[in-house]
Amino acid sequence: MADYPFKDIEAKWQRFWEENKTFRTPSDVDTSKPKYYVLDMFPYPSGIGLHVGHPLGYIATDIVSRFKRMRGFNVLHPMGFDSFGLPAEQFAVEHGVHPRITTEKNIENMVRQLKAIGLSYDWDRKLATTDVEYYRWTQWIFLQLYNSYYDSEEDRARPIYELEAKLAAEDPSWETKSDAERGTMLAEHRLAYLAEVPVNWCPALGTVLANEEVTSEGRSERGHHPVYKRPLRQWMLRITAYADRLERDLELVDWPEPVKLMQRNWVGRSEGAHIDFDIANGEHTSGVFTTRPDTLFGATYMVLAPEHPLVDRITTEDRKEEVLAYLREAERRTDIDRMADSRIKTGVFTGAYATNPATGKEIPIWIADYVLMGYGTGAIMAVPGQDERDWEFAEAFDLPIVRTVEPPADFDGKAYMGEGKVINSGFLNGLYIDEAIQKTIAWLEEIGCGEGTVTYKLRDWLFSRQRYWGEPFPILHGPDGTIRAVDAGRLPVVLPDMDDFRPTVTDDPEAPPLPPLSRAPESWRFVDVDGVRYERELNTMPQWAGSCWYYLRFIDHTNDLHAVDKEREHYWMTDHGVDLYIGGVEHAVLHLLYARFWHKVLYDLGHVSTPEPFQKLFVTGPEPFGRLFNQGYILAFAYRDERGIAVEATDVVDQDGNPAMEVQDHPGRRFFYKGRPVSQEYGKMGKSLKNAVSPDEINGRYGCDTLRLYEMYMGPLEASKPWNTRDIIGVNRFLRRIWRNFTGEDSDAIRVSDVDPSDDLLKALHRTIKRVTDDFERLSFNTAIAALIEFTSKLNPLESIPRAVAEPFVLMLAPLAPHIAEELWQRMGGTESLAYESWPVWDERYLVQDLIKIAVQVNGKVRATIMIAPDSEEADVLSLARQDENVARHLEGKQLRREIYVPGRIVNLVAS
RNA sequence: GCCGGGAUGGCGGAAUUGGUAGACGCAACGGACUUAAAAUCCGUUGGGCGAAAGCCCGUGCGGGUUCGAGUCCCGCUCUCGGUACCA
Repeated sequence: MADYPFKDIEAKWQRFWEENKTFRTPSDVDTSKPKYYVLDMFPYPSGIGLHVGHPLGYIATDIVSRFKRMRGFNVLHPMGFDSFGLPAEQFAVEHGVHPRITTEKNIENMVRQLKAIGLSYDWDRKLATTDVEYYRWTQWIFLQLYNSYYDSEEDRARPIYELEAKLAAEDPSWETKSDAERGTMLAEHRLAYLAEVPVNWCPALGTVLANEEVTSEGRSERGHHPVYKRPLRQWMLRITAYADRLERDLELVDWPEPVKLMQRNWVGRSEGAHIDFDIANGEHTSGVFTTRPDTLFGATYMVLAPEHPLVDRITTEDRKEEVLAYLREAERRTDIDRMADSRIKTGVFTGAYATNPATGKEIPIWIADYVLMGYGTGAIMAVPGQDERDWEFAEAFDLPIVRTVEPPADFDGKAYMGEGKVINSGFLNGLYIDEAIQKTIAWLEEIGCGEGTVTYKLRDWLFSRQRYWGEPFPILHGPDGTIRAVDAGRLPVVLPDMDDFRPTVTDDPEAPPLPPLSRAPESWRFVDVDGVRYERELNTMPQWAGSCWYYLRFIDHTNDLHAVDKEREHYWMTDHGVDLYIGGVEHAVLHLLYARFWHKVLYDLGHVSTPEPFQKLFVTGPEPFGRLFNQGYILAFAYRDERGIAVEATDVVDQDGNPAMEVQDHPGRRFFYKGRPVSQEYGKMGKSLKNAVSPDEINGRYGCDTLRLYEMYMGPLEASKPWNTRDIIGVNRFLRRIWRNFTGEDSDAIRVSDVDPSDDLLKALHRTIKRVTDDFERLSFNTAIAALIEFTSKLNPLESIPRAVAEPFVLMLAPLAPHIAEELWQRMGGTESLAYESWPVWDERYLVQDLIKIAVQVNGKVRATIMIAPDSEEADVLSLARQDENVARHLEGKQLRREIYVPGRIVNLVAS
């Protein structure tokens, strides 16, 4: 018998789709039809190619795209590449080839691999962040940020010239200021600004990194190199202005709760009070932030962060030497050191005193690195009685401790953070904490010594990198230190071609950063504008920049007048933004937070979704992604030798010589690699564990329809689950069975006939349509496939398949296994692709059953099942239930207390 | 430490609102076809007792709510993520 010729079929249909541009979404779609925008998270074009874990999400979005097309939606389903940035550049550096070349090659290879699994992208819209025509608009968005400020009264971004006009009108001294002074004033409000900030400097990568790119061990996420804190003048984006909205607007989106929570934690909103402390009898003041103003009476000392500006000014002569020594030590300590002895408190006394406004007492001011300059005001009031860290510090340095909350009688700990009544606190005594907080804030505001306030953990976004492979900033530096933005009309600022693009790397944490662009030809570096010679900004943007807005460019990828056309943007982004966005949780915080931030800025400035004059018609929301779905990881067994080094999993065998891949989940196996014993473990599939399986390999052996089905059949999309090559045979058998059922012995024929299907078969069909449709809607592909497999078993015994059943079946199969479905469709007489055929609809009439089986329980235990008509009267059902032999036996000699009948579901007879 | 997810047969998993736990697939075992193997088809398969009818136990552990709990509540264990002196 001829076997299922998957190679021919898959090659044929992939060629067909490509030649006919089957999945092209025209620029001018019929906008009377509903739209559906399905997006995958932007991949970076890796040099080593895909393994079977990568396409998991792509297959899922592809199924949804194909399903939605058949349901009459205009579907936008594009793919592109996040090709700037560290990984692409490191790959190029390691291979000694220009990143432009490696990037192009890697993209080409990745596109080939994606096409080979039959993904229905509109490849005409393919883009890469490294395309000049793309990053031109990334630079344009940067200018939007640079040229706007956050109006906290209107709670939105506005053009900077409006602030300029406002200052000119309101500030009488504006007239008298120089251009440079005005520039400085405006810079303090721009959403993109230069600032000298303590940054994460990674000498081994030759660049600074965002906090987010530094691991909790104080190393670079890429390459795991040590990172040092250093003050450097850098570009920053004022994301903190949006902290509140980034948190609040999470309510608008349908995202997994844990992802929302991670974003909330990252923004880190906390309510409390700002309290001013007089220092040295009113010579200075320092504000502190606290979430527990109620404990003010227990503030027995104050602590400043080592970088705090007041440190210099308040330290007394006799303490200077010791303080300086501590500051130097703190500066030298990397985050790694701080991790190592994280719980041991260090600090030094400044010799200065502050006045506790509640008690009027003098309290000593200390410096300690457990207080961070980047949070709150960089200074705290220390309340050891109610704070563990302060308690530890107070114990270490023998500072006074006053409890201001009465701990329970059996409390034997140190600092007490729980509920209780306030003590030792004057006018607050006897109150509960919540009341005391309110009363303290009211009192502070009354005496003008503080106020209720909100603080966020979120910091401004460090936006420059000393790297070659990124978007150049559209910024010019004048000889007098002034900054000038490149005119939007003069974009793009093209990244100059350079033979030597390597970063200047060093082991010396003190070495100054030298961006590769400082070696660019003078013709690029210097620009004359209005007779002034400017030097270009030499830093480049981080990788996040390009991925912040690509979903907008896909909508209108060839527009050379705008980043995206308003009408098109309006159509595709209306209501929910991107309708479905699938990707890994690793992007739950950073990418999504950054993209939301940019989107909100563009929204405020009116570049996305013009607000309509009528509230009700105000359709497009300020959030880019409506529904987010996190896919799980693909896991696989991995093997290590005695030295703990991972070995190629494919070459491992068990004690009987069976390949490990076949028997790895069997008990009692010992494994060997080249005759030497290895240990088994289990982890994320990838290069480092040497347990990657290539999709090319599976495609060659079983075909990509099988690969697609297997990846979806493994389990729920969001769960992490083990890859088991052995299990693939199951879905492959399913496809082969379909092939045989439809073609019979002669694989050129088709066994579809025009006979009427039996009632039984129709009922099974309609039940399957309902199951598959519902399962697709909730992205439950594993159960949809199970439903189709069950249905296929009904076709096995048939001489021929009635057309009325064959057609809907093939259509349901199409999103999952499109190649075989297209082939069968054509053989059944289809003249073109089935991609836009209507999705089958179930008929409720076929779902009602004459008789249903329900369980009969006695005291909650199933004792029988009975067949009843679904609309039977309760009394009839109960009587039928009682008559059952086994039920009667269990009721014998007992008193029937209660009879429960849940219609169509269950009977429970309670007896004792 | 804190926050979040998860735990169901030998394995992957199903059970959508509290209603017959284990759908579907893999593996295993038995059988059919075959000279043989592959492929295919049929059957069995949570554990225990029983000749059978049937009975007992069973969704990480211990309690609880309910006529009824994998599902809800309380207390744990393990595991995977996130985060880490955030005042």
